[in-house]
Amino acid sequence: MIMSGKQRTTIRDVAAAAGVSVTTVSDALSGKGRLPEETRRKVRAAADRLGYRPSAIALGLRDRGLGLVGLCIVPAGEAMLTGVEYWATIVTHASQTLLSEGLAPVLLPHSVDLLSRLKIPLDGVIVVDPLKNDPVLTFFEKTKIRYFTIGRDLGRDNQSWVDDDIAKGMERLLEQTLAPGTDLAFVTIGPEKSYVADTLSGMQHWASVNRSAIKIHHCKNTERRNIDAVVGRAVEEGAKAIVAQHDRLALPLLAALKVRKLQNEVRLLSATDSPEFEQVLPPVSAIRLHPTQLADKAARAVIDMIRGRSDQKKTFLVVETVVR
Amino acid sequence: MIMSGKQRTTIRDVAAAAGVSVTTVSDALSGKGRLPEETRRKVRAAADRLGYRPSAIALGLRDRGLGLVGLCIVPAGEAMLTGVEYWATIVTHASQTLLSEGLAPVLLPHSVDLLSRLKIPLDGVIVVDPLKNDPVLTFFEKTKIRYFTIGRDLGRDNQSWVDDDIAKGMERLLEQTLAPGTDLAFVTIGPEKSYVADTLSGMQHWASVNRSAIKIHHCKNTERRNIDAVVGRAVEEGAKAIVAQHDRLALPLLAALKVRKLQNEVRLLSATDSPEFEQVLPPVSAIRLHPTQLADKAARAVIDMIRGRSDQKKTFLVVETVVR
DNA sequence: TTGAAAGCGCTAACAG
DNA sequence: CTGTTAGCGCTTTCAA
Repeated sequence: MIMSGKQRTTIRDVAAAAGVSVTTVSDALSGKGRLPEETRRKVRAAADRLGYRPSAIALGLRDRGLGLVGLCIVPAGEAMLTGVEYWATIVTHASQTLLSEGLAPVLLPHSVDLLSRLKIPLDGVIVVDPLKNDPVLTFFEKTKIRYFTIGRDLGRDNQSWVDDDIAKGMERLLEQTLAPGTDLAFVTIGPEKSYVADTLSGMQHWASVNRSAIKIHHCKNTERRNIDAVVGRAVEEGAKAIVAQHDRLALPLLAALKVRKLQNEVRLLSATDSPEFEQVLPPVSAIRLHPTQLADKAARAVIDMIRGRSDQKKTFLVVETVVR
Repeated sequence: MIMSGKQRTTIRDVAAAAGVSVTTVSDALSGKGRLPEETRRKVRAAADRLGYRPSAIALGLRDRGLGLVGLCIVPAGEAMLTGVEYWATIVTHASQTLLSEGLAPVLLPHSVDLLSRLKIPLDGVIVVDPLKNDPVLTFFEKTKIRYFTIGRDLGRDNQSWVDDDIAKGMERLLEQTLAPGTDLAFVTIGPEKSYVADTLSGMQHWASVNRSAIKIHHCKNTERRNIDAVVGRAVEEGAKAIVAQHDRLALPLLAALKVRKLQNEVRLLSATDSPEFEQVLPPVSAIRLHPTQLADKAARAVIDMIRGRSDQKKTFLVVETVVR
């Protein structure tokens, strides 16, 4: 399948050139055995001359693993979660942590089809924001590839994950911004992921304590018409506060409220923060997520798995609220 | 080094379970030999039962390659080039193209040190925006890993690359926006990369035809003080137009001009475009880059290299100017 | 039709 | 101190 023209120089070539055995070459180069400096130099010279590099694949075959860790970001449909920034941050930081431990991050598609065509010896995988009963996780189970998720698969038990504690965060955010009894509208978008359920569960908890009602609105996309219709219905139903699933949804919602001159009447909150919330009027309060820490913890967790310390863990990160 | 607890099921296990030889298993599963359907079924059943997966590493050892392609983004210091967006776009699109061809993208650090600690059998690498005499490219040459660059290493010949034709684009942008004889200031930042030289060369060409002068200003960072000082000097020296290396630099420069109420006196241009240029007053004209196409072309080029069609190529993409 | 064995490149155990 | 060999998991001749 792969056609590399020239043969690579093997350890045998070096051995022949240096007039020693392959073992000696191996030892000399890796500094293992106690060879006389003389021999070592001779071997090194030969290796240099021939431009010898040990074959990573051969090493991998012996060691049962090359140190490859998959990074699988589950796309959030059109809505792109909280924007490229969140995604890029996770990839960047997970990669850095992996790299610093000598492991290499491999970008994976979120598609069982593409995945099964890939013949890559993965030592572990980080899956970001899995779906409920995510088929990709099933695939990894079948192929016996250990995985760790950022966010949870709601339909699955016995997984290891790290996640922002959005439910708690949302509850706190509501406490800090709304009067008891305020009726809520929750506007969501995209497939069912854990952060959606968490946002809602936080809202429900607050609502039950404070005797408020909640209506759920599901958006197909962020087109103006659509958004406006949702706001219309929410207002009609008596909502005095709207909670947006994430910032990409919050901005259009706010715009729609402004069109109706309701921006001070109906309070807008967002489950994820954005720098733009600072600029906008009225400013939007939100929860601050921790992509950097999530990525780092996830990376360390897969490293532990690979290294054999595979205690299953579920970790919630405490999130801050940003009240504006 | 890697300690995976349980032994994987090998082709031998399947052979034993099915009561045949390993050859038969191999043939049966790959559909190669002409075995009786009976045998084939028996083998398949055994393989399924045991959850057998051929070892990607063993295959790689035979085939001399696993289909791994490195993605090496050269960080642009503090300035982050044209923002995360550009980077993310290139990574995303290059990855998609590679994955659709059955190759896997590996995220690489731009550090010879980290790189040499990584024992990964790369079949090829894409390097984005290499430095002049980039040591990472030297590393790949030494380790005999074929590379292809987006942007050029100014100190190196005989490379293969694809690049936006920024020089031409800049020349055109100046033609479209400035009167002949307008004196220019070029504000740059970060290490010497090809797009810096290109921007300047485009400016020089236009300036020589139009009898304008050019002064070059090098910024350490984008702190307000610094930016303001540069603008001060540029204005003092009589510049009637300022060209920013990229959009992240343009915005602060514009702010500094506004502070001096010179935004209509001195024209600001940018070598890379940004959606924010639309919102700002006066609107900023710029060149529109093509990260998507660059990524795609680069990916196809390394694929060709890997597959053996290794004609060396240097491709300039025509860029559009966005005059506002 | 099926199987034994060589070979991909390397290291570690074991002899000499 | 140095060399031979087995084995990592697979496919592909080549024999039977």
